Parts: sequence; structure tokens; C-alpha cells
Amino acid sequence: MGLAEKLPKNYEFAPVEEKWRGTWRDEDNYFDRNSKKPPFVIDTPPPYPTGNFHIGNALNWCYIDFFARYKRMRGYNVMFPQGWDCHGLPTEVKVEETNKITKNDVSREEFRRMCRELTEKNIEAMRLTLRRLGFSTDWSNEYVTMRPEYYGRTQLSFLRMLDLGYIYQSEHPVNYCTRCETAIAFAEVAYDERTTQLNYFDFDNIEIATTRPELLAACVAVATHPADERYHNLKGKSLRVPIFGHSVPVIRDEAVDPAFGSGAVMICTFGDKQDVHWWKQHNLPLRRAIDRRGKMTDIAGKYRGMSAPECREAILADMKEQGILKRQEQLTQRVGTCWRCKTPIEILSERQWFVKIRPDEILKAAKEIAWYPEHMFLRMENWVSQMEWDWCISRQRIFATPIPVWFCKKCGEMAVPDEKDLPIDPTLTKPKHPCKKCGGTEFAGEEDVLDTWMDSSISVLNVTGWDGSGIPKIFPAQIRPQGHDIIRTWAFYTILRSVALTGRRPWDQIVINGMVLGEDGFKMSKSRGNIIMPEQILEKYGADALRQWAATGAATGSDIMFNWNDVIAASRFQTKTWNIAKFVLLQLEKEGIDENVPVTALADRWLLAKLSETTEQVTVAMEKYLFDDALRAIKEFAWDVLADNYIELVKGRLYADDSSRKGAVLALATAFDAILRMLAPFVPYFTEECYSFFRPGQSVHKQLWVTFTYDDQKALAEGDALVKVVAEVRKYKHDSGLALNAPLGKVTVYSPHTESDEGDAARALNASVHWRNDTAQLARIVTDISFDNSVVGKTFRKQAQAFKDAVKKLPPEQLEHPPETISIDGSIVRIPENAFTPIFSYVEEGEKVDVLTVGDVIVTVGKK
RNA sequence: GGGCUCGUGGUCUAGUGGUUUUGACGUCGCCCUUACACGGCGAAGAUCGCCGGUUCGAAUCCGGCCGGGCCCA
Repeated sequence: MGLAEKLPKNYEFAPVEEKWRGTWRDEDNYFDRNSKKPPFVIDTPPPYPTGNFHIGNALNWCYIDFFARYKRMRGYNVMFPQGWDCHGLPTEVKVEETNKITKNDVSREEFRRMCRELTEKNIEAMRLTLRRLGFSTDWSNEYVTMRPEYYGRTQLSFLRMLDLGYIYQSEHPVNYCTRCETAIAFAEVAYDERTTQLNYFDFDNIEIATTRPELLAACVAVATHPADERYHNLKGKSLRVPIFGHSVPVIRDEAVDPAFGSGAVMICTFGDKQDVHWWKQHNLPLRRAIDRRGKMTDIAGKYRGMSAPECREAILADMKEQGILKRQEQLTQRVGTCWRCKTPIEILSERQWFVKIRPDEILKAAKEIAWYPEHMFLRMENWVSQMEWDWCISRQRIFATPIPVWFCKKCGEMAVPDEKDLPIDPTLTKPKHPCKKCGGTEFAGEEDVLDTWMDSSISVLNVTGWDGSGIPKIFPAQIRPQGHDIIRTWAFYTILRSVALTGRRPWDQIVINGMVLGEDGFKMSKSRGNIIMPEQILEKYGADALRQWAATGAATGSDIMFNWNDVIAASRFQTKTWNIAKFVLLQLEKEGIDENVPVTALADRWLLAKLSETTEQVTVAMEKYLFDDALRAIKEFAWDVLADNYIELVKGRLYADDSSRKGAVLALATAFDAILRMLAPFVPYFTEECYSFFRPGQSVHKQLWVTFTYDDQKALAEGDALVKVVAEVRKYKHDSGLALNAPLGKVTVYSPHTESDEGDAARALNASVHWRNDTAQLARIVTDISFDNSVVGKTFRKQAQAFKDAVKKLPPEQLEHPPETISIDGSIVRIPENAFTPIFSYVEEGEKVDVLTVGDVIVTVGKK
């Protein structure tokens, strides 16, 4: 049985994808550390193991897989690692929920074990989705940040940066989530629009407006604008804080908005970021009114132990009673909240660990990186140039990398472990050496843990093999692929850490993907109910269709609206290409490819020249990560050029046993082979299936990228004309009500350039086609008259028919140039405007023909 | 309020100075032509958000306005 007959009639993605998933070997995608090929190392994002690989991840990974496969075909030693960024609050919350406990109900170690267990389970589920999507992951370079070998490196990087002076401890105001009971970084603060009360009250005879009366106990000053006339008399004075009675200074500062509220503002430690500014600038004292759990402290007096909202109500009630609350207004404001639990954040002053931010060196490295698309660099630049506070890296949580230090119980000196002993948990072990300063042997382990970004921001150091002994051979990596939502976090922190630890940029290039929006154009969310899971698409149309959607949905970097139509169109393209494969194999079977046959026929040369153009276009697009451009060009070549034009044109030659058949077979096979190889990065399952029939025993993914070139400008121009002539005559057939394969008689093509088409047009049109280089000699004759009956009827009424008969008797030249009058039944009448128009026929060498024009080519079709 | 980005047939989308604005889905008409009706051929459908400017010429460049998205204050 021939190959063509073995090819199933329809392409069934489900069994095909399953088959190849079972056939491909992981080893084929392993990075070879001893290879002589140039390395192409990808700093893959380590997703958070939620258990669901969502469609936004899928888009990101599709891009990665497109260029990973492309670079392999270009001869690179590609590393496409897969990491898992495990630590963090969401898992802690999930563990508490599912086990109906709080983190304090079990030991820290037990709680961590539960988190690890859940995470392993979630990773397993996500690995399955990654495999189904056909990603060419390098599983030999998988990393899991919660495992000792990884978080040991996180700790090593911490100690090195401590040594280098990047990391320090300090008492400093930080963003604090009182529900999660942990400090958080600015990057983790989400802003929410909320409506609150703006309360105007009497503050020692000054009117003050505040949204946070519960902070009255923390009031440390009252500020006014220096130019505000209303408060000039207060200069240098002190005021007594209502209810609490302590005395605070009046200060003057440009930053006060005289138009807001009463123009006088109370400064508390701390109501917002502005308070922190004033507090620093004017050296104000610290009054802590709210503790880590969000409860009022001792200085709140009778309100001690209340939550902030409870305290607010109580103070407002007391103000009312004392008659100092004057009025209240509704105010909408943006409130900083915890990105995870949406609790409004408090700014608390706490002893925390910080990483110094040096904007200049970060920006310098960021500029050395090529950004795709370029404008995404601006987001980094804007973020870096407005950083105000250092990065707070300590967290008061459990499931995270422990901060590897102890403090001497006697003198308070810090002790660090030997690097060879990492990883350690300072709450479980003791230092091996006595205190350097006092010789003490009693230590307290640091209980704070590290921000999860401290783990993920060394992903690139980890995959390139950093171990503290120097800069890895394959560092920097070639590319970082990631979404634009985490430029200010992951990209930023990675550059910072890379520069701090190696003095160099982390990657040569960064490619940014957009977000996936729901079908309604909004961000996918549970509450909107517009979430699409990758699995839903895999079920219905398969991985390759989903991958095509990712490629063509939008330009790289743009947000993509999910759209079933695009997925359906993708699956149709596969069907179309499947049928092209069947046709090609059918032709190859009759007589194999003769690689040495000269390609001479116009159509064949045209196809190869078009292929050459397409190859160039696709390669340029792939180099710039413009996947939509690349796939669109391939699709256009396969569907439009090859299937609808070339094959239709040469079908006849292929069916016949013409001697010029061999050239067509070679051109056909060359084009089809190139299409499969160029499509391979996009639709790996589909192309592998086609290739297994086309080149039995070989994998398309082990082939080199297409570098076909064929320069033949004459063939391009003449071939375009040939295609247009055939299309025009087919349209003529269509307009004449003829079937496209109906016999047509004599067609003459007057083309100034073309010599011959090897009879392709004749067979495609089922006509006898004559190519001529001379000028058409055409005579025009009037063969019919078209009357406008609305004019004739209205003018002549009953004599209308007589008028028409008279017109018909006019000599041809008068039909073209009508006289003013005409004689009907002996009487002379005026010929009205637009009464009739002549219909011409063309005569060529004595035969009637229809004339078509295609650019500078004239085509005549003989009429029977 | 600031930064970035987008606004093109009913829907989604390509095009970033040059003659008639690309394609897909949908709609309508014809065609089951030996790869494919999950197809082919053709048709209808767009004041290229609005206003002004630069230019011989603008969807494309500049300015303003209106509207959407993202990030931030």
C-alpha cells in the first residue's frame, strides 16, 4: 500500500498528539554542557504552583517554545529549563484552608511539610499540562525553589550580598499587612478605590480633616503650607492633641495642599507614605498606635486592643460627645491593600532586612539588554527612576527561605553560617563557632524569612550554574521571556541581583508577552466568569491549534483577547495543510523526486522564487520574535501561493505524464518540505505527523531551519502575470455561468514578456491557450443595443417599439455617435438622452472574441 | 494626576508617508472540478475615533480632544 493511501482522510489531532507525546524523548531537548554549538539559554519564568497552568502562562510558554525550537533548528545548544517558584503566602493560605488550621496550630516544621506536600502535588498537575501543550522543555534542568539545593543558593546569594554591603537591617517604616502579619514590598501593594469618611474636627481650635481618626494617638505634628495666611499665627507654636492630650509642634511644608480639607493636616506615624516623608524630613518622634496584628497599642489608652476600624468608630463617637466633631464628608480615595488578601496595608516601623537599590547600575544593565518590543524598556526605566525606598526582603511568614543568621544572646552580634553548611534553618540549628565579638555560645536564630522574589530573582544564576565560585561559563543567559505585568518585580529584581552578584547583566535579550483577556475584552476573572482554561482548548481543537492562536492572536507584547474563531481558523489551516500533504504524497508516489532535474517551467520557477521570498520574510520575523508575522507569511505561502495558485496551475501537468512533470514534482516537494520545517516550531505535533509520511523515519524537529534561496526576478514577475491571467479567465468563466472546468475554446494571451508556460494555463483553463508577444489586432463592432426602457417608454409610449426598431436599423457608426433625430413611421422625432447604448464585440482575425485586460497583458477569449 | 499602549468593514485583526486599506470569522451568490464542501470561485460591507497642523500627498508624522487597556501616584 502506498504512503498516500496510508494517510488518513482526515487529520485527527487527538490520537496524533498522543502518539508523538509518547514517542518523543526528553533527552532530545537536554542542554549539553559540553557541546561546541553556541548556547542559547532561556531564563524561563518559574510559575507559582497553583495546580493550574492558566492561559496567560500558556501564551508565555508558546512564545518560548517557538523560539526554543527555532533556535535548535538554527544549530544552537538550547536550554529551556522549567522552574517552580514555590514559596509564598497563597500556599500557606491554601494549607490553612484545606486543613482547617492556622499556621500557629502546628509546629513551623510541620506547617512547612504540609506546604511542600501541596506544592509537589500541584507541580505534578502542571507538568502534565506542559507536556500536553507540546513544549520542548529541558526536564534535566528543572528546578524547584523550595528544595534544599535551590534555597541553599538563595541563602548563599543572601550572604554574598550581605558581605558586599547590599543587605542591611534597619528599623524603618514598611508596608505591613496586619492580616497576613508580614511586611510586604511596594511591588506587592495593590491600590483599590474605596469610599471613606473625611472627618472635620476641632484640634485645639484648629480645624483638621482626616480619614483616619484612629491614628490620633500617633499624631506627632500638624502641618500647614508656608504661604497659607490662615495659619501664620501658629508659627512656632505647639498644639494639644484632643482626647489624648499630648503636645505636638506645628510645622510648615510645601507639600501640604492648602485646598484639601482645612489646609491643616495632622501627621501621624504613619497614615501614608507622605507622613513618612514629613516624619523623616522634620525629625519627628515615632508614636506606634497600631501593632503587627492591627490592634491598638498602649499609647491608644482606653482604645488599646481594639482593631483600627473599631477604634475609629469609638474615637468618632467620643469626638461627637465632646462636641469637637464638626462634620463628615464622603471621599473616594485609593487605598493601598495587600495584593493577596486585599486588607488595607498599614505603614509600621519595624526592624526589617533591606536590599539597597542603586538605580544607576540597574539602569545601566537594563540598557545593555535588547528589549522586544523596544518600548517595554520604558516601563523599567520609569520604575527604576522613581524608586524611593529600598527593597524590604524580610517577611514574617513560615513557608519561605529562612534568613540564615543568628544573633548572640549575650552581645547581640550577628553570626552567619559557613557557606559549605548551607542550606540552614537558624531556628533549628546553632552556629558552629562561638560569637566573634564576645565568645558567647548562646544564639537566637532569625525567625524572619525571605521575600519569595529573593528566590525567583536568581533563576538565571541558578540555571547557568552559579555557585558563588565565579561567573558561570554560560552567563549571561541569552533571553528572558516574561509578561509585562512583572517588569517592575521579576525583571527588576533579577537585574538588581545579577548586577550585585556578578557585576553583569543577566541576559542579552528580553521578550515581553501581553496579557490574555477574556472573550469580552476584560481581564479574565472568576467574578466575570470569562475564564478559559488551556485544557478546554486542548479538548476541542488540540495543542497545535492553541499554539497557532498564541502566535497569531496579536503582535508580540500586545494583550490578546481570547477568541474561539482564531482557534477554529487555526484548526482549519491544519486541515488544509493535511490535504496539501495528501496531494503532494500522491504525486511523489507516481514517480519519486529527481533532485537533479532542472526546473525550467515558469510556474515551477515562480513557486521557488516565492518560497525564497517567504523564507527570508519568516526568518527575519523569527529573529525579531514577531511570531504573528512569521506564521502569517507561512500560512499565506502554503494556502494562497502553493494550494490555490500553484497546484491549480500545474495539476494538469502533474496528471499528465508530460516530461516537464519532474520539475513540478521537485518544486512541489521543495516547497512542501520548507513549509513543514518552518511550521515545526509552531505546530510540532502536526508537522511531525506529516513529516513521518513525507520523509519516513526522520523527525522534522531534528532538521535544520530552511535557508532556501532562489533569485529569479523574471520568474516572479511573469509568474504573477500568469497567475493573474488564469484567475481573470476563471472569473470570466464564473461570470459567464460556466463551470470552472468547462472547455473554453481558444484563448490568446498578448503578453510583452512571457514566452511560454509549458501549457499550464491551457490545462488549468481547459482551453487552447496561445501566448503571443505582438500587439493584439482587434476590431470593435457593435453587436447589440441596450435600451433604457424607463427613458424610451416614458418618451414614446405606444411608439416605443417602433422607436427601437428604427434605432436597430441605424448604421453602426450612428449607434456609437447617435444623430439628434430619427425617423419613425415617416415622422422625424428627437432622440432623448440616454435612450440607448451600443454593445460592442471584438473581432480578432475575423473571429468574435471577448477581451480581458490584466495589467499590460491583454487576453482574448474566442466566442463560439 | 503621570507614564506606556491601543482606537481600521457587524466582530477580531494587518498595515506606520505614496497609486484602488490586509486577512480571518460572519453575511450573500455560484460551484460536490479525481488533495480538501473543515473546500473553491466571486460579491456586498470601512467618513482608518474626532478636530486642527506639516506635506505635492497622511490610516500612517506632529498637536489637541474623546474613548479603552495596562502600570503607577
